[in-house]
Amino acid sequence: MEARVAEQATAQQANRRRATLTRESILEAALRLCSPEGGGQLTFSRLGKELGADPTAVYRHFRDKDELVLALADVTIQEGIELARAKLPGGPSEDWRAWLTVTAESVRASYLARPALAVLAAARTTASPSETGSVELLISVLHQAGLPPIEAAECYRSLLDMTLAMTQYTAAFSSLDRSVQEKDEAAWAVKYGMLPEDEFPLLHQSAPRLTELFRDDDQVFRMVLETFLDGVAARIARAGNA
Amino acid sequence: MEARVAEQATAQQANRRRATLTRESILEAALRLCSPEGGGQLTFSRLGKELGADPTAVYRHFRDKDELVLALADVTIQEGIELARAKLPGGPSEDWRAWLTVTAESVRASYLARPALAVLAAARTTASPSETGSVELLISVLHQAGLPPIEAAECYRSLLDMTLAMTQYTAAFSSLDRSVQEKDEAAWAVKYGMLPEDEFPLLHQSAPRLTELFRDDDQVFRMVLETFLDGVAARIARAGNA
DNA sequence: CGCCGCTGTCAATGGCATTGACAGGCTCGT
DNA sequence: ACGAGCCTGTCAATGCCATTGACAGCGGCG
Repeated sequence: MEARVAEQATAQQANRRRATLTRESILEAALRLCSPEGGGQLTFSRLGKELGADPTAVYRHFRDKDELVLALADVTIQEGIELARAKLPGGPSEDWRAWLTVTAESVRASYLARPALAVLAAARTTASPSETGSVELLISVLHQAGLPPIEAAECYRSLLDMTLAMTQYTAAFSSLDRSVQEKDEAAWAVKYGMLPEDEFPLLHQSAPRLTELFRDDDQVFRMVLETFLDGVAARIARAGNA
Repeated sequence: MEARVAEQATAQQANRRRATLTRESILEAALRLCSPEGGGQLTFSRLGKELGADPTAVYRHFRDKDELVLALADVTIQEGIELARAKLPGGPSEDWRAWLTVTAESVRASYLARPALAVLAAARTTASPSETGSVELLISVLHQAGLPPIEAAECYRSLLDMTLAMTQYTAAFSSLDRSVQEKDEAAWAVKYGMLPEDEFPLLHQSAPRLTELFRDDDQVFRMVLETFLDGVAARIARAGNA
């Protein structure tokens, strides 16, 4: 198998009549397509063009698009985990908050580098074995912080889902047509610019901040994350007192 | 205009050669299609069949699918707000927590009654004037609870985005093919059933709880919401002390 | 040496949103 | 009451999409 793959890779270099695909080359090309620079759209025909092969050749390596997407999600998640590991101190430190923050933001960043993939994959369960270690680690960080095991697991699950959901949400908006985005934004700005102060005093006052947040999904995510973590802190304190 | 609509509605009853559409009848039919009972898929051809008219007739009333989806989102949001109002005491009470909980869950429920719509619309900004009052109300509840206006607005925005994101996330999964869902679930169960206890002690211990949560997105949402609100409570306390 | 399986190619299918040409009927101004 | 013109439904066609089945070359294995 190893030898075959190498051989095929060589054949690919030589510009033969038939393109020669591998699982890896396909994944690479697909990831490229998912990024904004790569067009931000994953379709078989684009993928074929990118690979210099017939679009349907991909079906020899992945049963259908779903399987391809799942594989892409897998490498993206792994990438996110590695990103987090690189930014984090070696062992499970006592700073649970930094751990959760960095992990969540790394996974998010990894997905947001390929919005098209985030839209397609975020709601799917990868269940890849590669992440299991990280999950145990994360839960143990929460456990050491003072949460009982089950509650730590619940907390991990909440954080993960929240992060993936917000990421997909952002990606969905950012992979809309520019024109649509601008339409939405214009409508929003008009609406918040014209609020009568006497009828909506608070809204009128915070309108500038709200329009600022409209442009900046990352800021909103960070706020949600911070508030969520404040809640976790409160739970830890409560568990400690009990 | 009023008279015309009534007239057309009558003509619709009588099974004439030409179906007669109105904005309202289209919205109704589309909402039906978005619900699980209605098939859970919104396409022009289905919509045409549902209305007994040519699919392209819809274009006379909505410029494109996006405009239709936005309109559907609008009625869904309004429905959610009304749902919340029905469950809530009259004025802005002192119980900010109940307000936020009920509002978030009502909007979520309203969307989840039409998963197909949630997938399509949750990331879009409606900017409908109908909700403005509710937003002001929500912010004022947070303000009265002790948050400064800007922070109250940020908090509202965070909660809204989090809720919509989690809702879209759930809807995306629930509108997958049964077969795919079951595949995911099976993979998950296998993975968590076979964890070696010595390598993943915490994960092994909380596996049952985690598999339980897999099936129950609503429970996860409630957990996220609770934790988030705990965080808000901490902020309110902090603001009070300052 | 010949068979078979792996993998790329090609043509076709069916679903989708969207468009433009057409046509009937209604309203409104005269 | 009549005709112009718009409103709105219909039809045919376009182009993108995922997926399938038939076919063909290449390479390895018996």
